Amino acid sequence: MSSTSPTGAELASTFSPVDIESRLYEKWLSADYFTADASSKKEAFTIVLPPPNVTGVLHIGHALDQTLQDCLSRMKRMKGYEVLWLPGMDHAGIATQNVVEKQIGSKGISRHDLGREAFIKKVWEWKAESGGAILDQMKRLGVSVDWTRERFTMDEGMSKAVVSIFKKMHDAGLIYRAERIINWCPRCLTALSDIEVDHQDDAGEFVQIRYGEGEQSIVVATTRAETMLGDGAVAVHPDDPRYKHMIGTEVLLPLVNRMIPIIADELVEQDFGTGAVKVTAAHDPNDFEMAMRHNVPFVVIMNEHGVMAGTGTEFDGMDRFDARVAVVAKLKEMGRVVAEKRPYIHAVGHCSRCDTTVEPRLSKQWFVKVAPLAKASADAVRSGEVKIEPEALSPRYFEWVDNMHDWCISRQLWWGHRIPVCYGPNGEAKVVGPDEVAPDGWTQDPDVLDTWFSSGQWAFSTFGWPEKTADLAKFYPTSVLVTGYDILFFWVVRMMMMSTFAMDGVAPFKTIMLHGLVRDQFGKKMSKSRGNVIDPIEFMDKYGADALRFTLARGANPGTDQALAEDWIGGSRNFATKLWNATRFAMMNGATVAGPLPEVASLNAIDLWILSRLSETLRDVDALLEGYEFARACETLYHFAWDDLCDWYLELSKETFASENKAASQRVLGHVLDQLMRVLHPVMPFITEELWCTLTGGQSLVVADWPEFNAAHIDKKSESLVTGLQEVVTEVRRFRNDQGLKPSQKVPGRFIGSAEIVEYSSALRFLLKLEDKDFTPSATLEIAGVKIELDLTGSIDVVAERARLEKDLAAAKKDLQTAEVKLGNAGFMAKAPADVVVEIKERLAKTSSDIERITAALAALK
RNA sequence: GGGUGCUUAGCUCAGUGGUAGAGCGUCUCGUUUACACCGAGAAUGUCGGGGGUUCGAAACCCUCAGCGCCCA
Repeated sequence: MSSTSPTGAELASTFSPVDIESRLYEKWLSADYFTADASSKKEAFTIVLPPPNVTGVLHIGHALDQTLQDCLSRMKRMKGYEVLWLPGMDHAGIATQNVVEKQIGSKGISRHDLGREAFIKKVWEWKAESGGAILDQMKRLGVSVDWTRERFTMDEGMSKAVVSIFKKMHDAGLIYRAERIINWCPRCLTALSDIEVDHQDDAGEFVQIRYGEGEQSIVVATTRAETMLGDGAVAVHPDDPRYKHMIGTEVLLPLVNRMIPIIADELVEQDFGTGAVKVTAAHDPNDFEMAMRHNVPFVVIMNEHGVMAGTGTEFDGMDRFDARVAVVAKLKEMGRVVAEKRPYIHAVGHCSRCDTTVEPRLSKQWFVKVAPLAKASADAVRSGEVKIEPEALSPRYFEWVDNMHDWCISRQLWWGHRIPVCYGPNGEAKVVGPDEVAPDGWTQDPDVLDTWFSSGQWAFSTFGWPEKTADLAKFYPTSVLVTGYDILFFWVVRMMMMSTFAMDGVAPFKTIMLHGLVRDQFGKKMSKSRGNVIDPIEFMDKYGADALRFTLARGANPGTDQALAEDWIGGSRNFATKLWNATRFAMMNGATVAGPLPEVASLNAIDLWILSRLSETLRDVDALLEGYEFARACETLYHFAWDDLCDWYLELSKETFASENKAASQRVLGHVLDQLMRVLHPVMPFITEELWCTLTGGQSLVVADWPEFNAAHIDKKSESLVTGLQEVVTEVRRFRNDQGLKPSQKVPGRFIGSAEIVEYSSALRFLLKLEDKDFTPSATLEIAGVKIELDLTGSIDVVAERARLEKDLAAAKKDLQTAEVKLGNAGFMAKAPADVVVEIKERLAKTSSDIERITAALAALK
């Protein structure tokens, strides 16, 4: 037998993913299938790829994110949309600078040795050599992105857009410069935004210190004792009876011997610590706010390295952590330490790039005034202009946009978009727009912009903004943003704000589709230290890209994390193999797509049934994918392909394919596989392409039509008939098994009763290994209105058969009782919907007759 | 502390009012010519505890317990 296609192509006897994947990806690229056409008349479907860091390698989270986007892109392309999936990378300010600093550091060179220009040149060189490795890894996954439109957040166009938007926002009063407390990394020597700070529970200390003397003393509690050197006040709650009398008086600040006031502020929690808190205006964001309200002076006690400076005490020159120990020791010596708790576990901010403990620092920085932008972003979702999927995650979005702090956008780095502001000789500042030049003698701000300031423009600058390009007109706003809920807060919200501002109020996406995180097989977070990180490349090598994709999509329930284990991917590989073999088998048996489908009236019930199941599957899968229900879509496809098609249709049809009367079934099977490959293609693009092209001789599934379900094929009659056949097969198999018959052992048997089932006797005999010959029955089964007589050559295992029947009887009795109780319940009869009552009555009838039949069978066994 | 989830078979998870499901794992049988990356059969659940609403609750409400995430 051969598995030759219309084109003469053949399928290898075993499926080997690596043999087809790169070849097919090259084929798609050279056919230009992924290149979008802005002048197309087709409706646009646009996705911008969340740009991975230029320093990044493909991790399993990218694989999930991109699989889902590719599913949507491929489905929409097949549906006839003009699809643009735009790829690119983020320049990732701190991360990239750190990588290159480390690289030159290994040669003993610091960036300061090189100087700014030379260092930036080095970074570009690094990018050219080693940056963007992730893009090639993405190709392994099969992403259908438009590579001709690849962007980088530091490319020329994006740079121009960044300057334009900075000026536009500044002119609108949305950008300002101010002295504020910001998160400062004393190692990276830069400001960090809130989202670049990771909070960890650290073992610190909690020390209560007495300020002042005698009557005029008060005890404050702190986890950062060294900052007391910069205290400007002590704050208590205005209603606190313990301290009410002291408000407005002063106490002596030890060590620095300064008198500081006791102030009252509602924000002080009476129950926390002693109810009195120290106010260190220049080194704590909350204290800063309080100090602004009460005119408390700002006393800076540390330099940018986190070293004590300018306190005029013996602690100057000490590192902040050494100073903490020394200050506590000294206070202890003075008898001022009232209580200590150590270790005291509390959340401490760490630099997300280098893990150094973040130091709140008073510093002059550029800020975005977010209130009006955040409100517009919130309104866009509240009004329904932008939908969040799943809807259940929208409270998290609102929680963020409704309570957003102004955004510090300046970074004391070299790698990034330099702030387009120049300072004059007298300190005057001027924003220098894209086509402007700074006046002579003015110097540009040395700082760069937060990376998110440019990636926040990813949804519109990538289309050529501020020019009025054809791409912008065609592809903005984008159709859907697919990303993990973990970056909802920083990236998604920032894109919402900046796009809505730049694009005259039009939000950047119609839908924000949020997926969860990929975790290990026990649901634990993947991390290097746990050693449970799954490498997508490794698993693609081992099981194929389709297997990885199918596994990830199958696990992607809306908005929830998914566990992933190697076994699951192996299971998906098995599924791919199953598809391969089923197609091979179909082709050996002459499955074809040539010519029209036979008239429904001419088909046997098994062909009608598989067409019906196919249509239902196509209908359901389409709705599920459109609703971003990837997991359920995959589940539906898996069970249709494996259970309905392979386990039942192919098995029930083997007799037909061996007969003369097979032409109609060959055409039906060809059709089912053709349609199945189309609907599976978005999730498993490689294997479906290979199988479909071989089977049909078609050019490519990438540009094939999406399969439409055919309502006329839905046929409940054939479905119930096949359900009956399945019951007969399953029950006889169970009987055979219980009787200890080997699966291959032939047994004489015949079917009596229901004409429509008996019509399929030869198919049933084939599946059940029953012989068609004369015999005297030694066992009789009754299933689905059919009597099955078997010859077990004289004796059957009565004990096993009795056990089986008694088990069935017990189950039937239980069902009967449940039904009787319901029907005997006046409330149920009065209030339950009619169709439910009918259903229960039918169940009652069925279980009653089952009990009768089983009881009789048991009696006959004696 | 504020917000927000979760608790269903050994594991990971579906299941938004009408007889509890899937994948993997487990056990038994099998060299049935598409497939052992397979086939057939089987076992396994007081749906976290308690209370309530309802004719009917895994699902809705209240409460308790445990776990998680985000923010402070």
